[in-house]
Amino acid sequence: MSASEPGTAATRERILDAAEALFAEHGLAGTAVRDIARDVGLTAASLYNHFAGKQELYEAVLARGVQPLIEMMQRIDGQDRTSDARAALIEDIMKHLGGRPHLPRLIHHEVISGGSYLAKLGRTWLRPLIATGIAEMKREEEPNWSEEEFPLVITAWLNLVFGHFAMAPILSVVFDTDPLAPESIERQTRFLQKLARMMALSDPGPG
Amino acid sequence: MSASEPGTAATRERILDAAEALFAEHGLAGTAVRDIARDVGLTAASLYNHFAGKQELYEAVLARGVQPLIEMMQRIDGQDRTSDARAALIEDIMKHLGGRPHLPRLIHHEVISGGSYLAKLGRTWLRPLIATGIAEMKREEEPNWSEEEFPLVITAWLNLVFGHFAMAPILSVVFDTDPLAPESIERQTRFLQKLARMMALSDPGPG
DNA sequence: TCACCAGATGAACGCTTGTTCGTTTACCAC
DNA sequence: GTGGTAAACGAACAAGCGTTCATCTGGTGA
Repeated sequence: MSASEPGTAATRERILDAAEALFAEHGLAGTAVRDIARDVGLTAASLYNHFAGKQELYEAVLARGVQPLIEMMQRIDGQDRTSDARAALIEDIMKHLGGRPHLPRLIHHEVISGGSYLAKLGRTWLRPLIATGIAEMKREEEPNWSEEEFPLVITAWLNLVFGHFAMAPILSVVFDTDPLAPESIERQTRFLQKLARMMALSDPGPG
Repeated sequence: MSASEPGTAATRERILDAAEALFAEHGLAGTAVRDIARDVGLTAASLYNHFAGKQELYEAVLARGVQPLIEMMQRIDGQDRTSDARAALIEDIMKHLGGRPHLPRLIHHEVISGGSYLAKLGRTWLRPLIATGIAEMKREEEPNWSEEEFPLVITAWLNLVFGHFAMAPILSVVFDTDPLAPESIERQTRFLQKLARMMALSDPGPG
């Protein structure tokens, strides 16, 4: 419909959108190609004009979702060091995931299931992401953490950020509020920023 | 085989074991009843002598896995307050999950997918678990956290502990070590205990 | 020895799955 | 108009799914 889009590219994107939502909720095995097609307003057969198969569609969804996170994390590399660069990074990532709440659940599904795409996901996405984080820690002074602990710290942050979104379905059952609502995300962002200050500056105490 | 077991009860337990492993890896939809049966050394039809159906088997697996966690968390309630009670709790939970590494992935699958059992899981398991954690924080002095932040702190701990096991498949790709190996679990345990000291005692700094 | 019964079995069921195929439609260059 | 091409379609396929059922088996108590 849009004159700027070739039409077929727009359809492809709409397929990716619907597939992302369904794959995130039900996983690869739990999602039927027919259901994706119905959400787009197509027939299952039509999807095969845009993707070679279910597996290829799944990997395309993952690749599209993960790409911005890689770029976002790499952007911190050559950046000028301001005192609250980390707070800004946390806010950026939380804002981005807030706009694409399916993404963390999608990645969690793939990670937990150990799918065929997992090795590539580890190499192209998580490894550089963690490497960037560790490099960032090395650049700054870290009074509380030894260098062997850096990977544990970065991994912990990964779990904290992604966990908020991945756990959202059950957390909205336990609490009354929806963790994906803007005010919840903002509250979580401020909480994580406070935690970051603690981990960077505090006195770990005896022991 | 064992004289102490009625035989049928032992078979039931073996079915639960095999189902737990497969459900944790592939989720509910991704696991075939025939595959569970094959791992036990039975035919699919035989499973129906022990469980009414796939859904009932799945819920039985979840209930059996979650029960020890509830009891473990409740044990802290009436306990005498020693200074390092929290460190001991962290160690207990990490040790328990280390012995049952399927459990976190199993729960993650159910949580992410928002399955039919999720509401019950939230009510019977997560809600009391979080309530116990919040009550524990209220009992002690928390110089760094306001009472509205208590739920965020407890949820963060949930993500830190469970995330370590749930993310294990991809972390073993990124790093060389296996996160489920005893030494990795012990390292993570010490890291979390250190983090707990920080969060309980440190100076959050300005801002 | 016999009847009994829980539990294992192979065969079959109805249904859904991913995918393919031949055809039709809609659009664009000439 | 006419030809060509990309994309949507209904129908169909084989394979796999959860589940049922009649039958067989092996052990237990009378």
